[in-house]
Amino acid sequence: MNKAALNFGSLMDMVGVELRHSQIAAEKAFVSVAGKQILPGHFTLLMLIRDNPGQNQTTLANAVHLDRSSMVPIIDDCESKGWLERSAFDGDRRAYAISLTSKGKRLLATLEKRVDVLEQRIGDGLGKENRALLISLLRSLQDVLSD
Amino acid sequence: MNKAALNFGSLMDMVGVELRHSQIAAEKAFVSVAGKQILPGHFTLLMLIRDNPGQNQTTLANAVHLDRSSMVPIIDDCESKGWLERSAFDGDRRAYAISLTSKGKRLLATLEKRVDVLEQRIGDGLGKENRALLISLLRSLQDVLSD
DNA sequence: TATTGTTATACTCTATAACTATA
DNA sequence: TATAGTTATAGAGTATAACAATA
Repeated sequence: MNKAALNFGSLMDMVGVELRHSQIAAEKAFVSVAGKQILPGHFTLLMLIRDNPGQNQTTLANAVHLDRSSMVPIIDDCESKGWLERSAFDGDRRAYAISLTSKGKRLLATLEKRVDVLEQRIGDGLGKENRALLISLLRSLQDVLSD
Repeated sequence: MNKAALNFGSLMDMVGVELRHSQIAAEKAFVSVAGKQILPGHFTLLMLIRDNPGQNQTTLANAVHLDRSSMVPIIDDCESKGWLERSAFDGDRRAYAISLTSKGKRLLATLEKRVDVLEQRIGDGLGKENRALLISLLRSLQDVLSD
């Protein structure tokens, strides 16, 4: 096995490195509760659409830091699965208003319950206050890095 | 512009979502200080190799959560750039012992200084204790998620 | 002129499976 | 038989540039 217990010393004092490893672990955990039917990023998008129905694709793309051209196959995929729909956008015939179908809402409700369990496990593991603290620190980090 | 101030409410209470957004921001920040000569993941790998010279490719791959076949083109790339070298692995002729060249060490030293500046900016923005706290919370998170 | 959605295209990153040479 | 490195291959996921329709 060559279980040679590597030295991670230098790596362990860098926010960027721990962020990367945490994200890999979080994505694996998401897949383990959500299955392969949906990607973490698509789940986030569906939540965003549910909370902001009727937005156009470009607005949604910007919100999740994607190019609007990258949004097209994602919306296509979710639409073909019956989770969302493109409707006429009031006052601009170039755009579509994106919203969840009832099937999409049902899926999201199911997934959210499972993700809640995961978040709760995180809360149990870290302590509830620490989980909140982590979220708050991550948001501050984004502020610092976006300067 | 349609600066419609989207509602991010549900998204902002999930560790996974903030993790994803933080990581996107951190990668952009890394690129802005390191340039396009090296990827964040390759930088991490070089540090790991410097701190653990002589390990084989499979051990390194496992340490950074990659398949050993995915490690091949990465090692190839870093080798062709003169940053590391494959040497005979003592006692196993199937394996290579990976180590940094002096060129690799120089590059890493330069990059580390710039990344230190970045980490310091994070420390200034969050407060030094909070930066340490963030790292510690991220590590605990990885423990929780790896059960 | 500028913007929305789209297409065509290409590039990066990764995994799976099968091969080879050793063990 | 099992393991280290490699290859061939395929699949995500993303961006850039250019286009038609509309603003």
